[in-house]
Amino acid sequence: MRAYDPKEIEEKWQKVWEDNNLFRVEEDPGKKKYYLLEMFPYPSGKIHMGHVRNYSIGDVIARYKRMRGYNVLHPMGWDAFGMPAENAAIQHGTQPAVWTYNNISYMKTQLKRLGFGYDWDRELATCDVDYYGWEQWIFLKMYEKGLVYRKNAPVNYCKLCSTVLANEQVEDGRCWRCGEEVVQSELTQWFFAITKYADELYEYADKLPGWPERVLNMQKNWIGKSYGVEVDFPLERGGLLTIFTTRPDTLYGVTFMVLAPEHALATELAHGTPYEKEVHSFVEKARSQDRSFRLELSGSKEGVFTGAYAINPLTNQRVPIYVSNFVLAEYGTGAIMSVPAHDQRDFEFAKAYGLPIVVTIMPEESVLDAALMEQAYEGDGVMVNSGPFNGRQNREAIPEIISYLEGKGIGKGTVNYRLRDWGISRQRYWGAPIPIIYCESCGVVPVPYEDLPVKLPLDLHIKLVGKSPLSECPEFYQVKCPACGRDARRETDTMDTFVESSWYFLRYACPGYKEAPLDRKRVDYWMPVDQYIGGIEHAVLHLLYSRFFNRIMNELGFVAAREPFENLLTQGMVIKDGAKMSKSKGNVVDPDYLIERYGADTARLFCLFASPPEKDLDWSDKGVEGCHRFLQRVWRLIIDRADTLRNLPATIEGGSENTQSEEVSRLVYMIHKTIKKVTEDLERFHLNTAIASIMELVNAIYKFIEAERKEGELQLLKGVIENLILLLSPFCPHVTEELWEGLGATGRVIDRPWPAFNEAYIREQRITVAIQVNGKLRDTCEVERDLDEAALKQVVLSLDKVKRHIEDREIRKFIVIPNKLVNLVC
RNA sequence: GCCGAAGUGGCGGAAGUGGCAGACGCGCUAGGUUCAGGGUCUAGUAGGCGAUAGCCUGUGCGGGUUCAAGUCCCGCCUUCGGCACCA
Repeated sequence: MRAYDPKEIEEKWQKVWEDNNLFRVEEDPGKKKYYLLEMFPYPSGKIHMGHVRNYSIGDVIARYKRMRGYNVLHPMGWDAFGMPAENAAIQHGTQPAVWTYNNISYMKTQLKRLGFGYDWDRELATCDVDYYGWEQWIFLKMYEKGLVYRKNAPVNYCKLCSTVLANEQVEDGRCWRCGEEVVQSELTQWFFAITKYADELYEYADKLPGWPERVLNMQKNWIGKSYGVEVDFPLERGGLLTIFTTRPDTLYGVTFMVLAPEHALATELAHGTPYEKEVHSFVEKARSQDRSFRLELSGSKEGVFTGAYAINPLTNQRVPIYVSNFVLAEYGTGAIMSVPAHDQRDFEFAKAYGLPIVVTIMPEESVLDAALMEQAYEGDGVMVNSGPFNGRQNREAIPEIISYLEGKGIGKGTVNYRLRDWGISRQRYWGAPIPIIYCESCGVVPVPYEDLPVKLPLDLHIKLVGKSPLSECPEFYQVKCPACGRDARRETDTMDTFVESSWYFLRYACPGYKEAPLDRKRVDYWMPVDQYIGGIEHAVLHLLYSRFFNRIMNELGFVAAREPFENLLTQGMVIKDGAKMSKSKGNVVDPDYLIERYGADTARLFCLFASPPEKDLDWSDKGVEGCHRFLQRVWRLIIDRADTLRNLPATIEGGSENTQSEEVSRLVYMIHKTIKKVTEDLERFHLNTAIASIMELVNAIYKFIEAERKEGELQLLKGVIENLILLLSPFCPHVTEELWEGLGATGRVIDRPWPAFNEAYIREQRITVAIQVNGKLRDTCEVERDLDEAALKQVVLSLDKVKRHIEDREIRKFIVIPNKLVNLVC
């Protein structure tokens, strides 16, 4: 018999799909749409196993939805700007563009060889002028709306990448890409005002039921919303010091105040006091320390007295003002009130500098004595030493304290966020140029829309160290000011590549559109994305930026949806030998090798079967072989009897009760049950168990054909096999097409509707009921479905094992879970 | 410290609402086919006791609710992820 030759049949069917443009879609208001998206890859050279997994999951869903009659948009493109292209250009003496487009072309053939069904007519690469030109257009619109601004600010700088990084791109004080330690530095940079959306992004996190909770939690953590109050403390020598606190219930316990070294008042307050010099040198020292250094100092809280005092507006007590490195300039107001009795940091500072401690909250079960405390009490309790609030539960009193402060005009309920604006300037070459011109007389001048796009020069000598390559390219930066016509200088920084990935999913809806970045009508047909699939590593970065960007595009009138992604699936990593599969670990398995040796269908099947999509996948060469063996088994099952079955009619309907054998009804039951199970599993992404149940079906079919079968039974066999092929087809699209053809079935699998099941065949007439005595399983017994309780009781009590376990005790309870289980309590 | 997820055979993993724990696959054992290897087919495979029938124990640990708990509740432990001097 003909052997299974994946190579031959995979090439054959890929060509058929391509020649017939089977995955090309158009907007069709008469059809239900389904927008399925997987995170697009960076064209690093070759696809890796993580891609195979990600795109296999997506392809199964796309093909399944297609069979269910949806108009499925399943696009693919390239996140093509970024550092590696510059590194490669230096290493290989080539151009980033050449390197990138070569990689794209190779990786595209790899994706095709895996049989993924994309609408390649919508393909885009973010380094295409057509794409980043429109991004510059969006930048200008955002500039007009005040959503982009330039400021001098402390930034994260990676020396290895020679560029600034966003806060989101710093992981544990290191560069997210190269792992180099990030240093603090002061630079004038462009920022996107994502903080304007902090509250909405935070609140909507609870309105995304289709997202994994863990991702939403990470985003909420990152945004870091906290409710509190801003309180004005009058300064002894005039003026106010405003602080932010989430614990107004501890206001009566304030014994000192602390300013961040960067706070404007820090040196001002010390001016003219004996402490002036000391404060000055302290501030200078703190400013020169970068963030990672300050982090290492956590614990050692250093500070100096400013010589100034503030007045606690509730107690009228005079409290000293300090400057210390433990207060962050960028959070709240950059100044805090200190309550050492009820805040551990304040407590440590107070102990170190001999400052008083005043208890204002008494725990339920003990009595606090300020003199004996070894740490702050941060829990709840009853308020003491707190004027009109004495005796109140601190938590309950907070809202009243806030109103009290507001009533007296000394405070205001406020919300604070941890989220900072998104710094997007990168001192790199391979990115979208920021469309801005600096003119000595006109200042910052946006590039006029008609001058877009600002194209990247392609023939450039790239260096990694020193200044950005564009800043050393006069042909690029020497321009005339669009406003006054005099000599001016073009911005030479490029945009963070995360800007490109923040709106690519919108552009897929209307690729090549010439009038604007997006065509509202087409975008509204497809958006929002029904299902997004990608790695958990983007939980905060890309996914938060995209939510922000989609809002901007919504406000610019390009899309009706406020949130871009309806449902999100974050797939786990691919692990081998206990570590993430990666080049640096040397534990990679090359997809090309897998395809060559086992074929794409096996590679796909293993990635989907070995674990549920959202969990990490433990790579196993043996497991791959197991999957290959399964496909061989399916192949033999069908090809070996294709001649016999070819001209027979096919059915999966059972015959009449009395004429059909038990084996026939068993097989009818199995096929209907499997269709149901696979359908339900696909709907909830339990792809591994869907495959498991298909395997069970195959085992059942083998069992069925152990005996010689009559013609009527062969019709059933054919029907079952046809449905088996349909069920398996989203997972293994090539081999199933080939088998379908071999069986002489109608049309192509891909164009067939998804199989339907009949619930009546899944209801078995005879049921195996589990019998428990006092909650322990003692026997099972087969009975008629829906047997009434009295009859059931009679059957059960007649069982030997049951009798033995009951002995002569009286039956106190007889619990029946219909058609499932019986529990006798005695 | 705060927020979250997860702990089930030798391994990957099953068990939508509490109802026969270990589906499916890998591995292993025995046997058939074969000169042999590979392949393939059949049977077995949570642990312990037992010749069999069978009995006992078992889902990280300790309690609890329930006729019945991997699943629910309380208290721990471990691992992983996010945030972290955020006031």
